[in-house]
Amino acid sequence: MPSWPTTAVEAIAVQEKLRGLVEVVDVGPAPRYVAGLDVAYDGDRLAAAVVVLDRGTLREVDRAVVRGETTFPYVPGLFAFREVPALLAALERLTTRPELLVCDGQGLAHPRRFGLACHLGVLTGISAIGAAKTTFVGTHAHPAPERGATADLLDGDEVVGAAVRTQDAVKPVYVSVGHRVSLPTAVEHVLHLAPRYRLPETTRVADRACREGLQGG
DNA sequence: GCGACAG
DNA sequence: ATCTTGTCGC
Repeated sequence: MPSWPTTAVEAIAVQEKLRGLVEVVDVGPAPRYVAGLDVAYDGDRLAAAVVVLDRGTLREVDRAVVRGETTFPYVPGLFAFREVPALLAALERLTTRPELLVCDGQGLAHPRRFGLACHLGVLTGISAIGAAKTTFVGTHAHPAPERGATADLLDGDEVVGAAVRTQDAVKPVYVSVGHRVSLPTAVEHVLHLAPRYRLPETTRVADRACREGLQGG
């Protein structure tokens, strides 16, 4: 974590500097190992978890949970600075190297087009996508009620992501490009990873893992 | 100026 | 994120 920003001004400067490194096209073959990342909090204590699932079976093959303390407050637009340090530490402790990071938050659907998924992708060089429960920037038409339906997430006239219906009649999940993946591919991944519930299995398993890590460990 | 604002 | 039980519905 060399020269990690401390202030909002510094953090924004980092985003402006790294945003140009984001790659919005598909790179590499279809991933086999996909990771889910999430962080849970209890005051200033936190637990970050990265779980790795086999994309074919959706079975967990590896996981790493690290505990620590917050070093940056939650500021809309600077969310990554709060979670990235702990998530990178967890990623380093994995035995299996994931080929896709499914992040709990936005990728390009961010005010400066550099959300958590872009940040983690650029720093690790691993393909990444954002799968958020709510929008941050952008508006969209209502996708059809059937699973698989999508609607462009538009910020002005720019498509920054997609509202994806992962199950019939459930609220959409907001998908956006993080790094080295195209938007259509990102949407395919999320649909594949959510065969039964609204959220991708990667997110569900990671959410449980970090909550457990907050208590036990 | 005022409200909204990923997790 | 987190505070928080039961309850309505498929």
